[in-house]
Amino acid sequence: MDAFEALAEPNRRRILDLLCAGERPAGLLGKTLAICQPGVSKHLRMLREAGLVESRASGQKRIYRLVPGKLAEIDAWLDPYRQFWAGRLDALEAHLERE
Amino acid sequence: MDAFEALAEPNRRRILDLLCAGERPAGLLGKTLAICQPGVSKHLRMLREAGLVESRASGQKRIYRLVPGKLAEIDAWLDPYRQFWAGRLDALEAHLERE
DNA sequence: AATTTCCATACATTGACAGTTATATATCTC
DNA sequence: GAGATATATAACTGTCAATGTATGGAAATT
Repeated sequence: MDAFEALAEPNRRRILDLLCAGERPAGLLGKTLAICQPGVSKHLRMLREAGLVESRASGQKRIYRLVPGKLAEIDAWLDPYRQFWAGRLDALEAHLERE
Repeated sequence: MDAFEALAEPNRRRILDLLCAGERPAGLLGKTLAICQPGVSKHLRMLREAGLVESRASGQKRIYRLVPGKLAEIDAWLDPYRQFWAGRLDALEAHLERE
């Protein structure tokens, strides 16, 4: 499971959104998702295997947190496209100026 | 098919990479992919339905090009995460300075 | 008009994934 | 230690994506 695949699922993006505010135990992450507990656990496993999150034990809980690096890879992949749409904007400006 | 799902498939990302250099006919896009022609056509359809590309007819060819806006949505989704890892870097710097 | 080229669609197969219930494992509380 | 809590895994099911072969249709070529 690579990072792009992991992001394809809405519940997993929701989990990442929650973790963006800080580390959270698995149970709390599942609270806002309309799926059962094993479902959450499996999504968390996939996010772990994709390198997007990591966990540590704290008593009977597992605390999850974001791993910054992986999303930076996605960010880097977008780089040439940013140049593409910057170019399009330049072209649009040039077009408007000609009128 | 939303944009995140569309990006989950490597062949589709490859197609987008090619289109980043400029518009291309469908046949040319398929040349470098190790899948059959109908497979390429279906990926292109998904990219169209996701709003990531659009096409126009030119004789018997269909010319595909990127739609800048959709990838900008992904870019916007990443925004809070950029702040997250910027925060982590600040924390790291502070930590190093204390030593 | 027959043929070729380019692309899309129809249909079938396979495999992966999301979701479920049931169960296992570890920790905490009493 | 018994029971409760938190999480993970196992086994199963339904759905859907990815791919292939075969076919259809439009435009170019001859």
